[in-house]
Amino acid sequence: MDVNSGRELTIAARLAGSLEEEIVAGQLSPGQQLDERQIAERFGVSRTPVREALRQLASAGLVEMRPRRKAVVRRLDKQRMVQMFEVLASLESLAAECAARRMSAALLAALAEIHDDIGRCIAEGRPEDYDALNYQFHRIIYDGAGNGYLSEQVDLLRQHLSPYRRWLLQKMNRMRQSHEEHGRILAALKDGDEARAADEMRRHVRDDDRFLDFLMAQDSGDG
Amino acid sequence: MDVNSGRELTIAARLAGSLEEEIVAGQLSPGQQLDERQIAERFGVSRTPVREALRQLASAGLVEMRPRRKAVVRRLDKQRMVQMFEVLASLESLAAECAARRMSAALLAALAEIHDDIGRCIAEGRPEDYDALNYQFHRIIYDGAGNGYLSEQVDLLRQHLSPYRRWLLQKMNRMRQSHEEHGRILAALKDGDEARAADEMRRHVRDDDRFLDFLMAQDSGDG
DNA sequence: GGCCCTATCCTGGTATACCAAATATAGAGA
DNA sequence: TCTCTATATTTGGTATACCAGGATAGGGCC
Repeated sequence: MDVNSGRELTIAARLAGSLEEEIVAGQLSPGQQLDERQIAERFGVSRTPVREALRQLASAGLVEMRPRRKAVVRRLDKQRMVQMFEVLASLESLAAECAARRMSAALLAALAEIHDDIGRCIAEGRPEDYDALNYQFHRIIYDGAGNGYLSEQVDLLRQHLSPYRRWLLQKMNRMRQSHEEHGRILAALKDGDEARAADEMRRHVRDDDRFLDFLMAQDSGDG
Repeated sequence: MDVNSGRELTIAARLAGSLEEEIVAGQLSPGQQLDERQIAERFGVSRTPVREALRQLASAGLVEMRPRRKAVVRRLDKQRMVQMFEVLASLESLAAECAARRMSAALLAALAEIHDDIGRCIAEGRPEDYDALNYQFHRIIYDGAGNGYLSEQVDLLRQHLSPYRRWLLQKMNRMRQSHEEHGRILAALKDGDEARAADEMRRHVRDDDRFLDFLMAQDSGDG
């Protein structure tokens, strides 16, 4: 899940990760202008990887770049997060719908196995494994959807959301409920019921959405 | 719609456009490796803008870049196109659903006006205006959805699909049918019927999808 | 004769220098 | 004093040179 875990090779990628963290953490406030030379100096590198990193962040939607203008940090308000979750829900729902139609028996079995693993993980109190398993569960559904493009996009979106998700899941330990929802999705997939699979998945992802709404109400006035 | 029309400023952006065209046109075959120096020489520029362009194309999903590896042209088979349309349909459907819930009366009126414009455009036989108007119709719905992220993503996706769309719409002149479908979407939005709006929109976009299926059957064996 | 190891080349990643556009600033004119 | 303009400075875009990692080919070993 961690994009920049250890096996980093290029400075640009590492920079992108660092800057993303800073933006998400709010150390770089929205609207702030990012000077390439300044960043380069701060990290002790040249401007070249900084540019690549900024380009990457721009494609991730974290900064905005216009020709001949400084890159500016985008408004990372929680509303935008909710919007991203809304899109994620739609895409995951599509994946579930497609998977219900096209998923192979082997993949379905693998999915059931992951589902059981998650159950064990919860029962044995190993919440640190949850994230990875949860990702695998969804990942298998993307694969089963037989739509490579969708898989990529949803992967990308999840990647962009991952910092928030971790924060979110840490805060409200909803693993049990999530597991139940997984169970319902799995059942729908087994039945090959496209509509129900899509609906359950949408609901499942949107639950996180509702948490965000809750959090927004909690400490609003960020964005 | 034309991303690179006239007001080009940076070489990198122009390069990205040219390379995208070549890839779409098949002059750069899928799987082909793109040597940065060679491309730079071919276009008479340095490697720097080539790198930026390649990065751009990578984020557009047209090429694949791995560290220390040459960028390779992605398999741009028609199946992938279908997959992109599938995702587009899902996103547009979400937009319509949100729009039915949140769209302002003013935007709805604007939408109706565009719809009429398209009707006139068809009646008076000005198919060259169709693309722009059609885009506006959908664009207003994105705006009405009140989800900036969704709007950006769907915009991006449409941009990536635009070459195919033009080719597609030129080939099979389905403007009339499309206009009727627009009418149904508009009606659903006016009624504030989320589910129907989403469904009509999904169907509408997926119609293009079906054309692609047809085309694929016609001259398969590309990807 | 085939497989593995190594050396060389090739290519992408990075650093630095230069150029041009955009903005800030200061001065002159109204 | 305000505004318009011209200039200076800032800063992103581009070019070039250098470095390091991966690929391939050749030779040595089994």
